Amino acid sequence: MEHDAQVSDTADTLDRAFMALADPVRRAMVARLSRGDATVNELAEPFAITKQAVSKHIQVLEHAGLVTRSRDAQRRPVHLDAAALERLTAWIDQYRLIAESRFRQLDELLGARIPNQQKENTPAHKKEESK
Amino acid sequence: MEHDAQVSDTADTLDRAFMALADPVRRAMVARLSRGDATVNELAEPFAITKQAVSKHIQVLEHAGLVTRSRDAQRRPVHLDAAALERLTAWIDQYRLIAESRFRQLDELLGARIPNQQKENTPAHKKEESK
DNA sequence: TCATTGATCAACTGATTGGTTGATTAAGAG
DNA sequence: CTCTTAATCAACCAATCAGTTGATCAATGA
Repeated sequence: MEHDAQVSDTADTLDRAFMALADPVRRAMVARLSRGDATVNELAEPFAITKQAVSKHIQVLEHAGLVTRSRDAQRRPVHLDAAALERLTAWIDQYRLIAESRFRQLDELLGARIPNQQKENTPAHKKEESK
Repeated sequence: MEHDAQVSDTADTLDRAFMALADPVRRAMVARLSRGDATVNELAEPFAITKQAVSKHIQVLEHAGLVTRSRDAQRRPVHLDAAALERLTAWIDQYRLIAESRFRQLDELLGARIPNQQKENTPAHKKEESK
C-alpha cells in the first residue's frame, strides 16, 4: 500500500543494472566475463562463498540484463552483454555532460578565472524564492 | 567473522556509487542536479515522501561521492560532482571495451559471417577441463 | 539403471535498507 | 527572546538481501 509506480517504466531496468554492479563480487564477475564466457564454477573459484551464492549473483546479473546464458551439456556458460553496459554509460553520460556544460558556461562567465572558490553559493544559478 | 576484504581497496567507492544510482528517487535527483544545484526541499518536491527520507537519499549520494554540499544561510545546496560520474563510466567502459574487442576478434575469425549462433561454447576462449 | 558432475530450488537466518514519526539543531526575522 | 524555516538526528517498523545448509533437477558416462 505504498510507493505508487510513478517513477518510470524503464526504471526497473536501470534499478536492477546499477544494483547488480553495486556488489564487488558481481563486479568481479563482470570483469572476468569481459575476458570470456565462464561457468558458475569458474566464476565461483576466486571467492570464498558457496556455489549457491554465486548462482544467485549470476541470476541477479541475468535479471538485470547484463548477462545471458546458454547451454553446453551440463554447463551453463555465462555471457556478458556489452550492449547492456553501454546503456548504463549512456544514462550516466547524459547527465554528466549536462552538468559539465553548465560548469563550462560558468567558467566562461567568470572569464576563465578559477580562484580558490570553495563556497560557491549558486553563482550562475538564479535562485528562486517562490515561497 | 566473514568475507575477508580481498575484493579490492577501492571497492567501497564503487559499491556506494552504483548502489546510490540503483534507486529511482536518487537517479531523479541526479537528473535534477545536473540542471543546477538544489536544496533538500527543492529535491523533495517531486516525490511523495518526507523530507527526512529525502535527506537520507542525499546522504547516500554524498557518502558515495556523487554530490557535495555547501552552506547558504539555513540552506544546504546540493551540488552534483560530474567527475564522480565519469569515474563510473570509466569503470564500465573498461570492461565493455574488452568484451567488444573480443567479440570483434571472433567476428573476424568467422570471416564476418554471423550465422544464428546461439550456443557458442567459448569459441575464442580455450576451455580447460582440469578434472 | 546407477553414479557423477554442474547447477538450481527451497527454506531459513542475520544484516541492511527505505520509510515513517517525533524531537532537535542552526540560522535569520520579528 | 520568540517564531519560522531548513535540515538533521534518533528510534522504530516492514521489506528486502546476502549468505548458509540440505534436497533436487538435468545431462552425461559407466
